[in-house]
Amino acid sequence: MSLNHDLERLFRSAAAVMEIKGESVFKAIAFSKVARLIGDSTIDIKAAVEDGSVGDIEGVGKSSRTIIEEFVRTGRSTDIDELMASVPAGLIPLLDIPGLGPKTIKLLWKERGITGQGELVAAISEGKLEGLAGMGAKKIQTIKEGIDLLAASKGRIGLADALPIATALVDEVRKLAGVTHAEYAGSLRRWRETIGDIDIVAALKAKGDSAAVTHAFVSLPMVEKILGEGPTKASVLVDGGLQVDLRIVPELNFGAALLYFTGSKDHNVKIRGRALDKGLTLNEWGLYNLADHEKAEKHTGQPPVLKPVASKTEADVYKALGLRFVEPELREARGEVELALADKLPKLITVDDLRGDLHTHTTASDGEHTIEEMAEAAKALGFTYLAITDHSKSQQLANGLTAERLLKHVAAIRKVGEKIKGITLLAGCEVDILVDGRLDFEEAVLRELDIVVASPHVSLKQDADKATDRILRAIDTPCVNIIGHPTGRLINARAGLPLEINKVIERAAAANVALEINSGWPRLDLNDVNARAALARGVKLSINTDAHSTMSLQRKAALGISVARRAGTTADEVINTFTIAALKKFIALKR
DNA sequence: GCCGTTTTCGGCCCGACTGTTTTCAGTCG
Repeated sequence: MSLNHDLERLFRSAAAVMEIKGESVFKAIAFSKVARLIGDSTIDIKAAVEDGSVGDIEGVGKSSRTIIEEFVRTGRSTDIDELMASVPAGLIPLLDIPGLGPKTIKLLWKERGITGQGELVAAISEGKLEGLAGMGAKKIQTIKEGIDLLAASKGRIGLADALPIATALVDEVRKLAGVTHAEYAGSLRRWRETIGDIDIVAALKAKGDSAAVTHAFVSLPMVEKILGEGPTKASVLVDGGLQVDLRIVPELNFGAALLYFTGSKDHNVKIRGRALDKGLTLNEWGLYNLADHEKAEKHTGQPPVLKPVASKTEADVYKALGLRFVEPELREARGEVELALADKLPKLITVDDLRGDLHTHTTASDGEHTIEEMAEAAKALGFTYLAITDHSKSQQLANGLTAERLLKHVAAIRKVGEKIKGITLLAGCEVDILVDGRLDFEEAVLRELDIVVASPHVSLKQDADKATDRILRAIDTPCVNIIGHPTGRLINARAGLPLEINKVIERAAAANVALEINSGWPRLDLNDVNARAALARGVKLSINTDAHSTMSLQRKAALGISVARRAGTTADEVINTFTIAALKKFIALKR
């Protein structure tokens, strides 16, 4: 999979250079698109090159095909090397500075010989930017602040960290005078695993004072810096560098605005293309007749003076476009618009579809609560079964169980299971997958268990061949039902095993082993792209909390569900939505 | 650079805000 990531980086850098060179923006967009579709998929690029099908990928034309083929063969691309050599490499990172774009970077380079951030900082302090066309004192100050902002910014922050902040802010916005409703939009509403900023859309009642709302918003106590404030739009920083954008629209236009700001950009482009096909135009105000919209009176910050075809709710807009409603999690231009058109969108799984959790811990290893406490908590959630899966002996730091302790623990789980009515307890274990793919226990021990989760915890920096063989061997081991957090990655912290995921998926399909979506933050492992590939091959998923306390069990697997929804998962593809009888049948396939 | 059930050429989504400007370019989402 690292070939895909290498190609993604290659095309992304090439797109950045094109922007700075000032070539047609559409060229840069085309390369960005290739970068995204390769990085966002498990397409086997090597195989596609070998069988000549790489040019069949939508968005890959003649140039991209040549680049990919040469890169796969030789590990480099003469076309891209040439392109990269035409612009100093130090200019590319400057694109990350807020307020500084490709045009200005080119100007700085051509007119002042600036080729990197160090030179830029020096040029500013020496006053060398003065006198440049379009470069006034404020613009220079903006660039200076942008550099500081980038240094202080949090980059992309985690979903789990952003959610409470966004929820609190939306609550505040809803309280402001004239606001009828507000929602967070953007990548957060699509439940991406990391987000760059928080977007909030608010609806204003008729005759409400929009400018007063933006002003009240930028005056909220949690706002640390105001980046911009207009009558309908404001941007601020909160929580030590997290950007929040607020957009205010009339109630009638709320749906169109929410759709627009939820994105993704690529999804929006697709549905706008759909609008144009139908003689309509779609913008953040609504869906309008194209010809009428061109003639209509328009004022900045206000909807065009024209009756929209649809605008009040997202559902209205999709319907008017002849599309089924697309859930936010699917709006990534990964084929959902085509499915919406053909009425073939999957009915996405929800948290309420889960009948149990198959990966939890107790005080027997490193959990905080006893078997009874976990079982009661699960029962209170309405679960009909719960698997207790404490760590195996290799996990010494986590107080992993020896075979002897495990067998006693199994007896204790069965005893509690008999005592507590209304929930079935499964006596299991999260067994370590050792470096070479052997498990921490012999088959005879595994046979004593009701369910086996096998997970990698150590040696997560193996090369792709070793790592893949390791997981394949675990999949083939008798009694193994679920591979827990298959890559071992931690978002923003650890890459995890560089698995050849397609091989893992093929083997899991053949062996009736489920792959886990571990719902614990920051794991979310498998990720959406890998889960999607697994479903395409008929592999079942298991979405678990990996709870180490009753509290983490109570959150259910909400984040894991969001990953599954982004992958297009339906309830019947997840084994812990099964009835206990169906689940036991699935488990028995491996015995 | 990519694409085509009106196209192999001519388009490619659209609007708000800022700053530097007297009507627009750059940036952002």
